Amino acid sequence: MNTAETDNKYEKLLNPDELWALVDCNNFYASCEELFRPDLKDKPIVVLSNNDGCIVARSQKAKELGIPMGEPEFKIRSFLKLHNVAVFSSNYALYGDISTRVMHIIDEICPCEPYSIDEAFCRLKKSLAPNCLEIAKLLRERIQKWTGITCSVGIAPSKTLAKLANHIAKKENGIFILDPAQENFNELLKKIPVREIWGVGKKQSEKLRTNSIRTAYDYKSASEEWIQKNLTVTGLKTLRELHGVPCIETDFSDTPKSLVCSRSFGVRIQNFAELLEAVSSFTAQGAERLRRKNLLASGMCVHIRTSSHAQNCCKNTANALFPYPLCDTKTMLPIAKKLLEGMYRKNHAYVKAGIMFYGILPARSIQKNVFSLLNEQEEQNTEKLMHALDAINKRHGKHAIKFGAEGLENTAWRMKQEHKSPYNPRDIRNLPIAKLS
DNA sequence: TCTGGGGTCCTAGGACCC
DNA sequence: TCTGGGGTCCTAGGACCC
Repeated sequence: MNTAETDNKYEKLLNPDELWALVDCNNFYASCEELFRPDLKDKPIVVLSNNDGCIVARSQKAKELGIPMGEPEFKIRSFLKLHNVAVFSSNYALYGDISTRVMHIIDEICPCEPYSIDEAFCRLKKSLAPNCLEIAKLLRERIQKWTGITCSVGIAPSKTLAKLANHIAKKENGIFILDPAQENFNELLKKIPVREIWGVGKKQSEKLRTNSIRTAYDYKSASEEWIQKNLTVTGLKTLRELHGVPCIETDFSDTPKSLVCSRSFGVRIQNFAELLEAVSSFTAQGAERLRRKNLLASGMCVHIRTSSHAQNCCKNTANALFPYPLCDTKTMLPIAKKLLEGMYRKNHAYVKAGIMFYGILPARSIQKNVFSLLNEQEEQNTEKLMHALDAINKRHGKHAIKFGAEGLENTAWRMKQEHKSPYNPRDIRNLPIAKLS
């Protein structure tokens, strides 16, 4: 099939009613830190992953220094020092709060579907197309003015193209509209490496390259059969989206399919008691998140592993279905312990552990079942206990009260956070002070 | 010496059934 | 003695996203 035929085929499928705008905050974590440290404006800033492991965000100046995303901090420590780079441990309470504010602003202008902490898709009626540019300008200006965060806006008929439009916007003046009908559409796609396409990762881009598919235009021109055979149905959806045909649904439901709580340790652990403390603590944190979101889990999985950089990396997981969907820590802790006992091996240096809840359901969808009716009084007591526990922790701070199995605050396995900014936007004492002269 | 965490989706392969 | 094949369900693992 030649390109002209392909284009015609997709033209028929075009959804005439909708456009997508992708709003993406620039250098989000680094920009959040900068809000509270105006002295760092236009300076290189990096934010580290949990445990102060890798670089997960960089300010524009840090990017210009050539600091790569995902680089382990210890490898470039002296470089960071030499160039006076401001280093922060991640402060998710801060980023989450700023994110909520940004999402509210977007939602007031047009209905928004948050996609990640720093991105949201907005559905625009195509009848608004003549005003797209105005809407994009308003989004950018208001977010900048009300939060201090700079964002980019990409607009196109499919989410994949909106992502590419955003990619171009970041290099232009912050706004770009990508329309398959525009004359230079193919020329624009020819400039974008295949790796920049949403859904094409490292492995797939290598595979594509060995088959001479190097740019977004090459991908768009490939045959459906070849793409589906080599990149599965997900790749096929991407192909159609590149032609402007929306086929990727994003799941915005409030009920996730799974919920994970896991951490790398500050030090290696061999001792069962310490490992159990960590797993119990993750179970308690996960259960608290379930209760906060009014969810129940049908089962859980515990995983532990030794270093993946060592020669004999050892990974273990163990699953258990709960007797009925639940969210109370008290019932979960003995289950987690039993799962861990079945996997733990002496003399292994464990570096990471975690738990995952699956089969998640909204609490209101569950009727009292046979099991819980048998112990109604006990169940009510547990519910009261969990409610009291959450209330105390909400009022007096995280970990104000907890289960003995979770261990003490200062145990060695807790993660390193040596560069954490002290800012909590909900605490008035943290607000920057403006001085008028 | 030191390399994140929380998600989703898809596929292959094994177990099981008839 | 000779011992099939197709469907379904589950799970582990890979790839991808931010």
